[in-house]
Amino acid sequence: MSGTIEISADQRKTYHHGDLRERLLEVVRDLVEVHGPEGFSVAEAARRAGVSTAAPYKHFKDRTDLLNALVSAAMDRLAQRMAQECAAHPEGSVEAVAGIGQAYITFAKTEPGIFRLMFGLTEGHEDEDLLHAKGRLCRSIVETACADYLGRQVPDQVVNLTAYILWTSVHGHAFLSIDRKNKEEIEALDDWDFLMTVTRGVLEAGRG
Amino acid sequence: MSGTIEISADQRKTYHHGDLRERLLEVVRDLVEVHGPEGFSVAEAARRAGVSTAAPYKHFKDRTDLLNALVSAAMDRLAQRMAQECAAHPEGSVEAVAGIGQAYITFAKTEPGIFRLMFGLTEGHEDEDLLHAKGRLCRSIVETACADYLGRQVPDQVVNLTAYILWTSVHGHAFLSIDRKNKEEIEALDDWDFLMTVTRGVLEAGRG
DNA sequence: TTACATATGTAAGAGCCTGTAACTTTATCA
DNA sequence: TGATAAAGTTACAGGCTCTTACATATGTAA
Repeated sequence: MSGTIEISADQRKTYHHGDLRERLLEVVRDLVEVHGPEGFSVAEAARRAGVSTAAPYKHFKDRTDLLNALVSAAMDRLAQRMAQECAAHPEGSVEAVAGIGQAYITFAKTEPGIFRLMFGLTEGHEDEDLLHAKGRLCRSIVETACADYLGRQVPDQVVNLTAYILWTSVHGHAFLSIDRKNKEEIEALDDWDFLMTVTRGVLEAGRG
Repeated sequence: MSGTIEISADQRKTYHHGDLRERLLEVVRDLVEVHGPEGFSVAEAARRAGVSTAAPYKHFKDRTDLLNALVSAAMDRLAQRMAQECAAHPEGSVEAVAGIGQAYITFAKTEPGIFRLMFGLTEGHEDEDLLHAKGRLCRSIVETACADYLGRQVPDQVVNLTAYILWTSVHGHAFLSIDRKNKEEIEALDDWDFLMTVTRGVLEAGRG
């Protein structure tokens, strides 16, 4: 990602960068993955984008605002992948539900820095409502797939609980995997096996 | 916790603090809970402990070293509570297993800042082995309880998978709860109900 | 085309933080 | 008692966040 060579301020032909906002988001995305969620700095991002350290503040209120924008975009990306992966399997199948989890886990493993950010951001709650809205979007994808499997006559409450239990397990597995807190388990455990086992079990119980 | 009034450097009777290392850990524990895992500073902790901002570096190599010590102690605390709560129920019962999860979730909700730290620390991997060892301790508690329920003739592999699935779900629920990413669900869902439902289901499947 | 408002850069700096160096005070132990 | 180590202190280098004042483009309306 973003293999472009940066043009520093004095080499740049135009006074204005042209697309600094988007460029900063790209750069920060890289930085977060390389140096961890808290290991990046606005100043470093500015340097890599070839602008002064004050320039980012023309586009983002503060550091947190920048991270919020990053997280917001990531949420959209995640929701899109979940929907895609779900649609890749027959409607109402166990695989369709497990596929959503697979997208979630793949996302976490591919972009652990941002994933951590998405679910660990405690400061700057101003955009919390927006993020909750995006979280709801993710959840609705799971709930729909569960409802497709369980059948429409099953009460919403059961569908929602089923979806939530699946979410907790997938979320937990994702986090434990990137934290490598599950060292021993992970070596012997394939993600898809794990997902199918859990999904089948929980869906069965939901139909109970 | 730690309601003592701090004595600043010039008011202090003795040149030496006496118990700075422990005092810093207490203070940082408070700070982490109040300002979030990344919202604390070594300098602020030193000020609250009534010493100069350089003093902490006589006891901890750097900021990360301090946090590692905090996390290490927290891991011990968590393991202790898990074992306690497990022992409060009949050996081999579903409640004994669910109790472990309850301790985990209660810990997360009571000390969300440290909990986040425990499972989100990416920097300073030097103590990673130590932390893994403590993680293993926690895991063994769950595995033992699962084995007690499932019976000793069940293969280790099944016991471990069962324990791991339970862990993912409890871990996921804990995180989603403190992140309040599960806004709607949490309002309608009692932790113990959740735990018993999940535990019963997963243990049944494991016995299946 | 010109003129003004607005957007987007830069430079400089205040204030906070981390971590180090050199010095001081206290405790310990031979 | 006197040497040494442990645990404080002050001072400071260098980095970061964010603000202020200023500079330069861009768009729009007369």
